[in-house]
Amino acid sequence: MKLLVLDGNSILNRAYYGIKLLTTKDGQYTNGIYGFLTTFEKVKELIKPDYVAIAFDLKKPTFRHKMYEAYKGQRKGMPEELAQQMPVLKELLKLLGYKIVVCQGYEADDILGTLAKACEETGNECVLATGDRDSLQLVSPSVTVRLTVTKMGRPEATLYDEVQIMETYGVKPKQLIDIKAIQGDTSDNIPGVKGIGQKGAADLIQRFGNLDYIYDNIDTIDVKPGIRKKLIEDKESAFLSRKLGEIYTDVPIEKDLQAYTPQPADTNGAVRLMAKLEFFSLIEKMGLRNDAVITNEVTQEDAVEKPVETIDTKQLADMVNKNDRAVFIGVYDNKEIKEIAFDIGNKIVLCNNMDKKTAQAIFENDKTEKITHNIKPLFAVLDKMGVGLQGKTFDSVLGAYLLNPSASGYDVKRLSEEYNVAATNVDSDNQAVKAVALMDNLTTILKAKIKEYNQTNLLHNIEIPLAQVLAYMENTGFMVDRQGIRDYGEKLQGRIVEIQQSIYTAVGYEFNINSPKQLGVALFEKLQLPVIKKTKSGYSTGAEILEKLIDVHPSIPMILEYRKLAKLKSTYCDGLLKVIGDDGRIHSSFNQTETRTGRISSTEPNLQNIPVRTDLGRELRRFFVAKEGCVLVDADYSQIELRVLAHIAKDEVMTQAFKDNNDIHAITASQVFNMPLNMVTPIMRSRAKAVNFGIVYGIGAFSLSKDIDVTRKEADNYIKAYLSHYSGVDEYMKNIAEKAREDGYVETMFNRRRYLPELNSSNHNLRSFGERVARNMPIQGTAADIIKIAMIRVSNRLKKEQLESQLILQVHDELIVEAPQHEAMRVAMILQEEMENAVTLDVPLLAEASIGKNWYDAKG
DNA sequence: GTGATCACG
DNA sequence: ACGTACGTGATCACC
Repeated sequence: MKLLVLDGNSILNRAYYGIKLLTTKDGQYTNGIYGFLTTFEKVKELIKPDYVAIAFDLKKPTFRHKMYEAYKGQRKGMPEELAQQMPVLKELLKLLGYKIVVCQGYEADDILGTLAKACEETGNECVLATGDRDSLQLVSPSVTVRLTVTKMGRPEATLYDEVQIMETYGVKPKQLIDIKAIQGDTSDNIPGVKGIGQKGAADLIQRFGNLDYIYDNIDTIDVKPGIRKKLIEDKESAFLSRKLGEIYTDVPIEKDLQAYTPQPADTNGAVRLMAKLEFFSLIEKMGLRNDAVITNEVTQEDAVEKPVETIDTKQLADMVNKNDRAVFIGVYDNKEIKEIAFDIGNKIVLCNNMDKKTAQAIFENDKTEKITHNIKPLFAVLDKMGVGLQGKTFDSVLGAYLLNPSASGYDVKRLSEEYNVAATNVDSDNQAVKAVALMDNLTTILKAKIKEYNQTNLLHNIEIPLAQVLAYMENTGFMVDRQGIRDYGEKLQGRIVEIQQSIYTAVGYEFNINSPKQLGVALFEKLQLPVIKKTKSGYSTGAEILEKLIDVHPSIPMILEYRKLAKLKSTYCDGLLKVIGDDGRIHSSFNQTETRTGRISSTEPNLQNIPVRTDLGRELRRFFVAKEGCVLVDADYSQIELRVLAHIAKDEVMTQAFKDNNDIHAITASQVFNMPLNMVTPIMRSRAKAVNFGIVYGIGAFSLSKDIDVTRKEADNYIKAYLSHYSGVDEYMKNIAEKAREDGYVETMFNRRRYLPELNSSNHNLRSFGERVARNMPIQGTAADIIKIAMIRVSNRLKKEQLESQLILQVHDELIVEAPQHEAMRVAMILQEEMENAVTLDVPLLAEASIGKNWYDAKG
């Protein structure tokens, strides 16, 4: 039989330091627990044990350990972020049915030693899982060690048996104790022999076998005189070190392996706890999920069995419309509702390939509330089918996003666990059926929370209507000039090849310029350029670093240009050509639940980062065109974030500046540099502009100084001057982090929330990050709220005025409409009006529109 | 799959 | 003492 013994403290410790700090939205740290569980799973899978024991240290020295502790010294206390994970881990392991072994006064590795010995004596096999190499001394024919590390978030468990130890250390396991006795171990306060390190100690034991032999023959053994002298001087220390380094194997604990038989898990409890820890993928991986049954207290009594039937679409509309709510989850493809499951109360019904007539009967019925999970694709497919959507709506994805925008996903199962939803049992393997069975209870809870957080308006008047606008934008797409991009790409390619050759000549050999590693070798080893900054994996070769070296070697400016061109070619030319649809248009996806601030994001392709800052890059925008007979109308907000800041911070000086419609950066310059407006130079203005941006991001003097290339002291003065003139901003920045710490979250004008567990971290960097986010999110988030409102208003207005113009893109503070030529002026006016009047702030909002045949020409 | 780099607001 | 502005996504090299 096979016993697995885990060194709980050591594995938890390794896991904690091997995985970046993770927290739940309530601020509970979870990275150590997570890493422990993945390591545990990995080891279990590798060795398939019959018995499992999990050992933990138990502090408080007893009589026997007084001397021991005195020498071992005070272990560095574990950080609070790790310590608080310990009891939770133990609780979870118990729920999973495993036996935890502790013994007062002994460390976990003593328990490992004791159980290893017990196995040897009874002829059983024993595997020790630990992150600590000390335990290697316990290896024997029947005892092996799995050395666990957590590398880049992934668990590894390397096998160490007698052969492996001989290969690695050149000695038998027991001899490792003697090596350590000489070598010592500062982290364990084992003194060893001063002046002899790992190599020397290993050499001595490899040649002479053990400590006793060495000292019995200290005068005759073949060693250098210096070594002999050191050995003689620290003889006492060496023997004491051996005692300290030898793992104790007689701890008074249960030695009958039967006691370590894994018990059936308390699945309910374990899943509930893991859901609280937000370990949704692990629940799945560990096989704790039993179909649609979400296990919690209420479930067992409340679980209802619902029959499932696949029905003819003709009856479906009647069945659905009988209720006041249509609860459904659909699978949509190109132009049709491929599959859709409705929970109609007493049963779940499944419908394939719904026809238009049925869709109209169900979705255009304004008497029923439409409750679904992820409404955007529904809007998209209904748009394509020519079917409307009437009546109240609710979307559990959007709802859950508003409750916590930092979550990593919003699938139904996960949400049901997180919000402890009572389950409904269904006998089906169909994903839509299983999911829809949870929706009724889930949405009840989500709705209550949204109301509690005052997010009802945000959900129903912003996010859900926006989902429809986004669906239309995706369906419409952005027309591009395919041949134009191809030609442009070829021009770039020609230039790339030229520069590439010049770089090879300048450097002296050929290499892959795209590889930061190879480039680093070329610049900092071959050419011996000064190393300014290093990254984890080598030399830093970012543009910022290369700029500093621009005069040092002729290859540098070429490399910078090469990078620019290569980026344009691969990401934009090649990348965009790949995603042009059959209709000659690019249909990007707009994700509404991705960002933690409330902005939308764009993927496949990302149309929100098309080049504009350089002349060459900006040329690309000429290939984003309007279709025949149309033009593009492009409107953008002027300094929306600063205006939002003036409003939120109630800063009178800044508010007045905007009311007077002044150049805010120039005004800021005159404030910061304390001189009349007409004396402000362009340099002063641009510095003031950087300060304005910095303030929005939560600024530090160091970063500002780097950004505008002044000394830290000067930058600090700018900030001080800024805050003394904009005292409302000063006040706001001071208060918001404090308030966030108390509440645990920050929010926008429209009650969009973001939780900030970082604010309670003992890690200075992490805490500072939390403070910057606390200052930035309400500003960036409110601006995002505002443009979302504007998008809905613009879309409604275009529809109401029966214009053919279509909104096709949003880039955070910019909207683009494709408009028939004759509608262009009207649309420009609508854009400006709706954007400026989206909300009423203490400051005016300003939006400017312009018209052009392509994006390049249409942008101011 | 992750890190480095660089494109945007 | 220590690291250094907020929010994204795509591509490439490399393990």
